[in-house]
Amino acid sequence: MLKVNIEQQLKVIINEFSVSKGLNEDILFTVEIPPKNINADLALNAAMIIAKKIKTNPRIIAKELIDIITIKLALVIKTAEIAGAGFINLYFTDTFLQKELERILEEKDHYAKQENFNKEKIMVEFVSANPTGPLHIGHGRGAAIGDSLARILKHLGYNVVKEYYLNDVGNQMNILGQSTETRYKQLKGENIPFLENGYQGDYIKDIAKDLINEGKNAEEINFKEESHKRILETIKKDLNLFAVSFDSWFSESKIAEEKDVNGKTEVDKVCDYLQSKNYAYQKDDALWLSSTNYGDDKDRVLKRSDGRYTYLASDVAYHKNKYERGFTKVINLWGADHHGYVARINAAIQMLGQKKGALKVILYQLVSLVRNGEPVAMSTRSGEFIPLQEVLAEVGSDACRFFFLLRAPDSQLEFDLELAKKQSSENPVFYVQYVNARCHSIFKDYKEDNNIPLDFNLLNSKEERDLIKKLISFEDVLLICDKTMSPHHLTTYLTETADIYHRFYEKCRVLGNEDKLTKARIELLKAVSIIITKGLDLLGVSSPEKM
RNA sequence: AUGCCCGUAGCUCAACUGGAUAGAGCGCUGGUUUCCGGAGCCAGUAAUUCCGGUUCAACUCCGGACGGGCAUACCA
Repeated sequence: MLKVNIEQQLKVIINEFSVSKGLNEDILFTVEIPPKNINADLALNAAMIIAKKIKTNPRIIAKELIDIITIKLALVIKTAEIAGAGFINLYFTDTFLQKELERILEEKDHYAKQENFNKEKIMVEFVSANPTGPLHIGHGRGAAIGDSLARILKHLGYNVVKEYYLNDVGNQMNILGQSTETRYKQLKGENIPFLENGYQGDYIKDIAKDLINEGKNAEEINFKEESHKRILETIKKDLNLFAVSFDSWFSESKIAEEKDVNGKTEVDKVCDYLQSKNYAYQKDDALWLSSTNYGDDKDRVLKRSDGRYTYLASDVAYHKNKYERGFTKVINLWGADHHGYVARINAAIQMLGQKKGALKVILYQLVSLVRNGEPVAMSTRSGEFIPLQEVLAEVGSDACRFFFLLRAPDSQLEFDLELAKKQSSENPVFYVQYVNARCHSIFKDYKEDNNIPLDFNLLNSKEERDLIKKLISFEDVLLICDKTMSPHHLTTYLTETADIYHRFYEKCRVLGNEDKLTKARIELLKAVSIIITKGLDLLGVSSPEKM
């Protein structure tokens, strides 16, 4: 609550002020936590904006604003001063900082929940890998980002559902079944060639081996079903290892195979609807979506001339279903290789009557795998891919998640497997986890005495003030993650907090002081532990008390 | 060829979506008075690919050049 609350109060003051200057428009000012080299708690740029509009010297405006702010916000703002080109630097009162610190200690892991949020129903759909092979490292990035973003939104107070869309119908599933069947027969000694476009990964052979070991004959095996079932189990196991959970698994068969009383599937119905509204048309015996009218480069096929639906058709039906379930905001995480797909699905949801903003596609750039400087291909069809599981076994889930969440989704990520291994002892995740371990190590040696009064006024050194300020900006950081749809700001924040904490730790001894000071610092450490633990939890990373 | 994303320190990435003297980690150099965990701390080193434009203010927006990735199916 460093700035969100203050922003509201300043808005009233500044708008009043601008009206008094003859302006009748909203001033779009910002309140910011200044860069490290600036010794201020908050910075306000309103004076520069107003000055420009009424063509005056910003420093004069700033002077006038300062007079008003210091009077009206006396409880929060101790002093304010002009800086640089016309910034107003604000300094908090100690009471304000202490009150916020108390809030952390009272609210504990509920801190930063937004009570006034409207509980908007949000769906985050991610991973959604086809059940034709184990998850690979690219899925891992999507999983880490999607899961953490969902955790953050949930914590802030949104009504969030995490969903995995399962493409379990269609030709890929047939090929999967045939691949397993062929491997099964080959292992049984039949001299038959493997499918040209079959799945070549070793996991197919493993499934075939298992089936043989279970002593079943080819005739009594449904290869498609067995393969699907077993691969899905592997996927769920990997996700579990990666601390990723889903609230909902949505099967494509529900919209592509289940029929209503009239013998129509959801896909049939949505295509009928689009055609009835002239959003889709027949050409060359195929059904086309007029996506060009809504910003796409060209129209797309919904139903092929041979009568089979495209992937797009079921995806349109699937999105219709999402909105029918009451979600007002739908977030999809896609690998950047699907970016060409955004325009057509955006077109489709608008045809279904949704606003453009009702769908937010987060494209995360692909992970390029490198091993000893050599690029590694990772197609699931060639069999040359690095399973997520393998990386988890090498570097661990905590380090892997933290690593993925250190970067913004739209920056490309080079993942060198050798480097990842090397980093296992130097990874920044340990730096952050170490904070909590140090706190708990002190708690262990501290004997609480309720007769000693708690006095936060004693926390007045620069290190203590810096630490408190950082802790109470947790809420702002989560709101930035919400606004930018990216959890990486939280990762950065935790690293910075750890940095400030370790500096505090060097300068300010906790145990063995005068009792009152020790008590105040212990309470500060409790707040540190709360924020670090909660922050790591939102990233899906553990925070052990001992390491 | 066209479209989308990216280009920041030797390496991997930040910079609160237009704010002040561009921050971290790793690496490298030097230091750290027997004490709460040295997985730490302190000091030093080093960067916005290039050229224009927009404005009080540009890593951020616009135009162009160069470089990297991805995508351009009646594939899933």
